Amino acid sequence: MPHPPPSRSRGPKPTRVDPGQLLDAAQSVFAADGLQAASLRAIARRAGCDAALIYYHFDSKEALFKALLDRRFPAVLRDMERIADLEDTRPTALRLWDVLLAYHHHLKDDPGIRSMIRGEIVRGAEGIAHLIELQIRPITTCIRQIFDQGIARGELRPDLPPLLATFFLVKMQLEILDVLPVVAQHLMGVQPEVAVRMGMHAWLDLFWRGVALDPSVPLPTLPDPAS
Amino acid sequence: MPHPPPSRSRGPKPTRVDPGQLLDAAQSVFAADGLQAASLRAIARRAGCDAALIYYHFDSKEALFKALLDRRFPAVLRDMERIADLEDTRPTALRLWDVLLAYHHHLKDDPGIRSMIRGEIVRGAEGIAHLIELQIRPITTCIRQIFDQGIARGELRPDLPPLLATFFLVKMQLEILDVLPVVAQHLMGVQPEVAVRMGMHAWLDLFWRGVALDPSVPLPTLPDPAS
DNA sequence: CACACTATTCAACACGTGTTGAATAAGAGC
DNA sequence: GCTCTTATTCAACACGTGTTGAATAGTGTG
Repeated sequence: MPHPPPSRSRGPKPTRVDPGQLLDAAQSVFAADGLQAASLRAIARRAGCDAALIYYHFDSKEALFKALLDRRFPAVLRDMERIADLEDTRPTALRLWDVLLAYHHHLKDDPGIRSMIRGEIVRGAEGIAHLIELQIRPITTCIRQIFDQGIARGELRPDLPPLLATFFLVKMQLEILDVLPVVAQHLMGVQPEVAVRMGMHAWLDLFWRGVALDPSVPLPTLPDPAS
Repeated sequence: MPHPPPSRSRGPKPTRVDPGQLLDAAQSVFAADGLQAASLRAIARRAGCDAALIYYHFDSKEALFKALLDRRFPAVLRDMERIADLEDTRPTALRLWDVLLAYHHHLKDDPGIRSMIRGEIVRGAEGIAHLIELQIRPITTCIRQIFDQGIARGELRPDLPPLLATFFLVKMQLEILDVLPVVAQHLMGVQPEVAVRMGMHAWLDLFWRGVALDPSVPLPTLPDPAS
C-alpha cells in the first residue's frame, strides 16, 4: 500500500498565510541565523506552513530576501531625507545624533539585515550588490549632505572628508548595535540596551570632537534612544 | 564487478601533507568563504589531499579553526605588549598609530579570521566564545593600558572611558580593513590599498581629536602602513 | 451543481555537508 | 625480508539544503 491514507491536509487553510506573514517569519529567522544559514524550512516552520508555499509567493530564497529589503529601507531613507533637509537649521551635532537615532530605531531589532548587508558588502557580492547599492547609496548621500552643510555653516572642519566621515559615523553605529552589546556583557556585565545607549553617547561625543571646527564647544543635551 | 581496479592511490604520498599546509589551506578557504560556509572538501582540495586526511590531523572542523587561531594570535599579542610597555614614553598618538599598524600588519591578508571572530561574537557563540575571549581579551587589555597611561600622562581627556575607546579604536580599524576597500571602490573608484591607507590616516586624525586633552596640538607625522 | 481558480501540502530530487571505518601504500626498525 | 607504524584515500552514512511537480481542499463564479 503505497498510498496509506490519501492525507486530508492539502488545500487552502481557513487561516491563510499571506506574503506579509512570510516576510515577518523570514525577517526573524534571517535575524537569528543570517542569510546563508537561515533555511527555508525554518522560515516555513515559523510561519506555520510548508516550505513549498514560499515558492508560491516568491521566486527563490534570494527574492524573499530582496522583498525584505524593499519593505524596510524606504522608511530609513525617508527619515534621512527629513534630517538632511536644507531648511533644518538645528545644530549639526543634533542632526548627526538624529542620524544615529534613525539607525537605532529602524535596525535595532533586526540583526539579520545588518549582518546580511555587511556580509554581502564584505564578500563583494556580485549577486545582490547592485540592489544593496541601490538601497544604501541614497541614504549615505543624505548623510554626506549633512556634512557638506555643516562645513558650509562653519560648524565642521573644512578639511573633513565627507565620505570617510559618513563611513565612520554609520559604520560605528552599526557596530554599536551588533557587537558592543555582546562585548560589553562579557567584559563589563552590562545589559545590552544600556551598552547601546552608553556606546551611542560616547561615540557621538568622540565623533563630534573629531569633526567639529571648534571642539571646545560642548555638545547639546542628547535625548536617549527610545527603547 | 564491484571492485573495478583495486585503486592504486592509497597510502602515504611521496609529498606528505603536514598539518601546517592544512592550516594554510584552511586559512585561505576560511578567508574566502567564512567559517560556516567553508567546506572541508574545499580546504582539502586546496591542500591537494582528501577531506578525510583533515580528520587524521585534527579532531573536527572546529578544532581546525581553533588551531588556526592558536597559530595567529600570539604574534599579535606580543606586538601589543611591546606597544603597551610602561617604558614606552613616545607620544600617545604614535602608540595608538602603532596599534592600528599592528592590526594592519597581522590581519590585512586574512579577512577570514576577521570576519570569523566578528561573526562568532555577533552570534554570541557559546561554542568558541570562551576561546575567543581567551585570545582577544589580553590584546584589548594592552590597548586599554595605553589609554590609562595616556590619561595619567596628561595627554588624553581624563573623562575618557577606556573600554569604549578601545572598542572604537580597534573596531573601526577592522572595518577599515574589511568594508572600506569595497565601499571605496564602488563609490570613489579607489584601489583597496589606497582606501585602507587613507582610511587609517583619517581615522586616527578624527579619533585623536576625539580623545586628546588638547585637540589643537597637531598629530605627529605618521608613517604609512607597509604594504 | 459544475467548473475554474487559488492556496496549500506532500514527496521527491539532486546535491553538499561533517564525519567515520575500512583498506592500503610507503617507509622505518629489526 | 618481515612487520609495525604512519599517512593517505575510498566509500559510505545520515542529514540538511533549495527547489519542483503533482495532488488536493477550499472558495468563488456561472
